[in-house]
Amino acid sequence: MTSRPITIKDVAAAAGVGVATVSRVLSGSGSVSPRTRERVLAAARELDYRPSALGRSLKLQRTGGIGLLIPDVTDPFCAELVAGVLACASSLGQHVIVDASLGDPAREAEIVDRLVEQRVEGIIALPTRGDAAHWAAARRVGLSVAFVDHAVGGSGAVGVPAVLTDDRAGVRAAVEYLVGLGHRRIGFLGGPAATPTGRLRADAFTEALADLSVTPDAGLLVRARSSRDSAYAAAASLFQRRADLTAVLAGNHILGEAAVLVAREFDLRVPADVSIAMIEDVAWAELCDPPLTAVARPARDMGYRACELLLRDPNRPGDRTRREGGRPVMLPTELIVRGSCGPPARTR
Amino acid sequence: MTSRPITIKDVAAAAGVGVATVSRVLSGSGSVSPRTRERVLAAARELDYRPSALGRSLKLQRTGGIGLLIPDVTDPFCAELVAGVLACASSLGQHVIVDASLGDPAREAEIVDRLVEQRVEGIIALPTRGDAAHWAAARRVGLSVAFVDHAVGGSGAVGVPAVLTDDRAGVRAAVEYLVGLGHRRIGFLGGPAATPTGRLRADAFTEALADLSVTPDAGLLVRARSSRDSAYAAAASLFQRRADLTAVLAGNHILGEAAVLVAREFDLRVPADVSIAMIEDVAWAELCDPPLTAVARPARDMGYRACELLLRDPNRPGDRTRREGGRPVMLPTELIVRGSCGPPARTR
DNA sequence: CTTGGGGTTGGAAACGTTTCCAGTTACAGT
DNA sequence: ACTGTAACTGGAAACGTTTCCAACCCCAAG
Repeated sequence: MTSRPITIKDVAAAAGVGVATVSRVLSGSGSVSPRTRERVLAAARELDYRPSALGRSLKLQRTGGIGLLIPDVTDPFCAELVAGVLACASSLGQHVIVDASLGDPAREAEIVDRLVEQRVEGIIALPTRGDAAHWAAARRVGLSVAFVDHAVGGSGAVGVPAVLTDDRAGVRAAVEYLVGLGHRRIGFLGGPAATPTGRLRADAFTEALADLSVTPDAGLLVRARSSRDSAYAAAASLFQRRADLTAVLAGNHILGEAAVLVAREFDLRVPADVSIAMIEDVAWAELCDPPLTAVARPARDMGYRACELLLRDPNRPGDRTRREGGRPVMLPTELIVRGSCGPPARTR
Repeated sequence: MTSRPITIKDVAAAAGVGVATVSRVLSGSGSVSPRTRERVLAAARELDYRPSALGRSLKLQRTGGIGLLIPDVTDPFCAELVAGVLACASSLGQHVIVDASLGDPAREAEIVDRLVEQRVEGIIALPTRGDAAHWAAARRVGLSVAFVDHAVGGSGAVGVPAVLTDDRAGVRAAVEYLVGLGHRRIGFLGGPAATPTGRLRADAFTEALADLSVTPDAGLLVRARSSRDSAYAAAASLFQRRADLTAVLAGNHILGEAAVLVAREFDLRVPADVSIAMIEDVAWAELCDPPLTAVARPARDMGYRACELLLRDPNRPGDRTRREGGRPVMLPTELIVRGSCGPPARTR
């Protein structure tokens, strides 16, 4: 007695009607007499019928599902982002296929391929720095794409809608705050120059200092690769090489973590001996002792907005009014002042 | 010139062969002459053909995709869990539909319904405390289920494979450690009694103390609801009511956070005035000052193992040797000793 | 009594794939 | 040259759904 799954045909037979009628009842379209409707509903309930999204999707040529591609679910920023996407998608009745690129462009391309095969309606991506060929390919086969956090350059990505934050302004706010406290020798711990974010924040740092007429000092800007170890090494080298610095701005939360650990290692009191601030406000910033001043970005909102954007994407099949994404949505950052920054020490 | 999506038929036509042959070439089964294979491959490449998983899944009656249902992606434990599942699924060529129940049984039931419609191969769930009816239903329609973190009671859940951690042993280890340091009045911050985890850890705490012949003191055990506010309130009330306690064990990381914040608020030095430990090792534990002693659970492994378990589930369609999950997989916890615990203060 | 129309209904096609089965070809062995 | 076999190939069915279209019934209007 091996029970096949129940199909619409079984329900039709049980209710003594045609499959078309069952479909009409269940999808609520078309006209059905109350008597029949009742019979069908009863039969469906009786048999515990579950319509298959496969059949439907095949016929309708749309799956009602989106792909979400991020570097790492484990990263607090990404996690918030995912939560935002999930919230929006779920309110729109769509499911979300999530996968992690781990920062590897090849892996990213593979995942995009898989999502294309799955015929998702669109993809939301926090893209790697890899080339944009697979994005172009994805759009060519007709699915919409939205970028988050940063857009990707290259031919394939023109007009892709994007949700960004005003990183430049965020960095500037932090720098202005530190300079306002009296700091002049401010170290910057930057992410890899190869990533858009790493580049942009470092540039913004330099610019902000210049605008405030602080003498530039290339030795105060160090870069790390994206591993924790590299972050720690970078922070250690900065603190060691430049005992004269009075404040440090970390370009992301990994680097912020490194800065805090290294400062502790070197027995520097925060903020008495050195002030620390970072870009990216994560949960532990508040638990640090002292709590860390940080630039917050609205990760959850970004996810939500990106999802909204995607599902109204100009590139969607059937929509001839290709709005082409227009300008990217730019969300504000906010400097959260906590206890980790103070006036510079008279002397070290 | 609106371009329909390319189907296998187009490729067949372009290559001058039948669709069957194209399918054989692309899926690598059956025998095809090298000449034909080459032609088909060329045509497919030429047309940028992407096979549709819909057609395949419909025909094959399997989608190659799993569902992952957790309370909240934003929680560090859940995030690690997701990462583990993603790693395993991706190595097995399956995609993962993720959704968050937010601890709401009704929402959970809805999501399960959606996953059933999507005809996923199976579901990995960190279930809510709600009733198990939808789990029973899901298994009835033939998809496999695996629980993580805790199994769910009730009729529907007998024999569901599960990956758990030895929470009892974890709590015991923490208690033994604290008692070993000389503590006798140890506070416990517990999660909601309604959740399996909340109950189990509190019970384990009481038992462990009893086994060590420490005089029980009901006033030292307080419970919080699952919100941050409630956690903070619980911690504050405990510290305030019982100035005589010398150590606190937090039942989860939210409560640990609350304990740290309240201790700081009350100007208690850690560990000089009060020792703090918690269940669940999260990233910030190491960044606290002092770093927090915590019981680590292998979240990522749990996800990975659950995924493995699921895809070999006895309940899978076509597998007659229903092993019925057998005993749940039980993974060990580990007490990570850091600086937040010390001998009790002579006096307060 | 005939006609027309609106409300219901079911058959069948279509969606894109895989696979069974039968048909074709080529070639080796007699 | 004939047969047998093996390799290759294509048509068609099947998967579960939606929707078009034709058919049907019933009743009111002419």
